Amino acid sequence: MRYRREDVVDRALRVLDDYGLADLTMRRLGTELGVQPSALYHHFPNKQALLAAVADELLARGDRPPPVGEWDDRARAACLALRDACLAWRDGAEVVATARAFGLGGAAPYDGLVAVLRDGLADEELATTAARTLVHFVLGHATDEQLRRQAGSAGALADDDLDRDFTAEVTTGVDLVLAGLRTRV
Amino acid sequence: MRYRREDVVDRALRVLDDYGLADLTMRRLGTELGVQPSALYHHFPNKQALLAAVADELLARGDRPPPVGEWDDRARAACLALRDACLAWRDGAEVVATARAFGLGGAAPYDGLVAVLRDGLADEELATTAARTLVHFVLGHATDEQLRRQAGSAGALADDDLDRDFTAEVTTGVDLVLAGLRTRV
DNA sequence: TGCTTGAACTGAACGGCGTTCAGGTTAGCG
DNA sequence: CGCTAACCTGAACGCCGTTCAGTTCAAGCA
Repeated sequence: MRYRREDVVDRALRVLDDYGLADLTMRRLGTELGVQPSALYHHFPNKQALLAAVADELLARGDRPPPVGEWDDRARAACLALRDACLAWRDGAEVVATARAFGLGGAAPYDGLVAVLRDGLADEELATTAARTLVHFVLGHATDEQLRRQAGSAGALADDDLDRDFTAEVTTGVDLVLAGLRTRV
Repeated sequence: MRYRREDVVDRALRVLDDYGLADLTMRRLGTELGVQPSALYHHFPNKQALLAAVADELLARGDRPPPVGEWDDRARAACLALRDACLAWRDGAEVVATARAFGLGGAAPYDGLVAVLRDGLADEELATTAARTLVHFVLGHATDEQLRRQAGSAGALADDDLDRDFTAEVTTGVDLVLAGLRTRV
C-alpha cells in the first residue's frame, strides 16, 4: 500500500484518539500504516509539521457554519466551537495549542475570531488582542480539562476536580471577556 | 561534591536560562553538576517532579509583596507579577504552564489570585473561574511571547511579529477580564 | 577512636525516541 | 514499453528518561 499525505494525517488522527499524544510517535504511526518510520519523512519534513497538519485537520473537521446574530454571540459561538473541536479528540487541545505556539498551524479559529471582533469593535488592535485573549483562555482551559480527565480516569486525582462543570466554566470565562469588550464600544 | 535537592534545583534553573527547556535534560544537568544522570533520581522521582520544583522556585524568586488598593488593581498587579516572574527566565512560562497542567506545582499564583478575587467579588465560584481565566491567559500569552522571541532571534520570523508591545497586549487582555468582572459586582 | 548508618552517587544497561541517507521499488503517463 | 517522480526500505546515529545492584563517604554515636 502506498499513501498520500492526507492518508498519513488521517491515520495520525486515529492513533492520536486511540493512544494519546504521548504515543503518537513516528515509529508507532509507521507501524500502524505498515511502513518504516523513515517513510513518513517523505510526506513531512519533521514531526512538528505532521502535528501541525493534524491540528489543522482536527480543526477543519470540527468546523461549523458561524451563526448569524450580534458580534458577541458569534464570538461566543466561535469560542465554544473551537473548544468542541478540540475536545472531540484525545489530547486535541494540546495538539492545537502546540501547533499554534510554533506558528505552524491552528490559525483558523484565531483568524475567524479576529474577523468577528473587528466587525463589532471597529478597533483592529483591540480585536486582535481580544482574540488572542479568548483563544489562549479556551485552549488553556481545554488542555487543562483533558489532562485532568485523563489523570482522573487513571485514578490519580481527587473526585472534586472532576465533577466541575467545565462547559459552564469556559462559558463564564468567555463571557467575562466579552462583557469587558462591551464596555469599550 | 555532594548536593542537596535545592542545589540541584538551583543548577537546573541556571541550565534552563542558559540553554533552554529543550536542553534541560537529566544528562545535561548531571554533566553540569559533575554527576551521573542517575544520581538525580536520588533527589527526584522523575523529571516531571524536578521541573515542578524548578517552576516553584522560579515563581518564588519572582514573588513580590502584593500592593494595597482596590481588588482589581491588586488582581492586575498579581497577573503582571506572574508574567514578569516567567519572563525573567528562558522558557519560564512554558515550565510553569506545564507544571501547572500536571498539577505538580505552580499553584501559588493561582491561589493568590483566587484570594484577591474572592475579596472583591464575594462569589467563590466566580472567583475561581475568573482566576483560571486570568492565569490561562497570562501563561498562554507569556509562552507565546517567549517562543516567538526565540524564533525571532533565530531569524525564522517576520519582523512585525516582534515589535508588538507584548506588555500592553497582556495588560489590555487582563483589563478586559477585570472590566467584565466589574459588571458583576 | 572506631563503628554504624543512611544519604549520595557510580556505571552500565534497557528500550525508546526523532532523524538521516543511500539505494530500491512501483504507479502512472507519454 | 520505457521513464520519471513519488514512495518506500533498512540500517544506522546520537540522543533521551529511567532502573538497579553495588560503592563511597560524611556525620553521629559509643
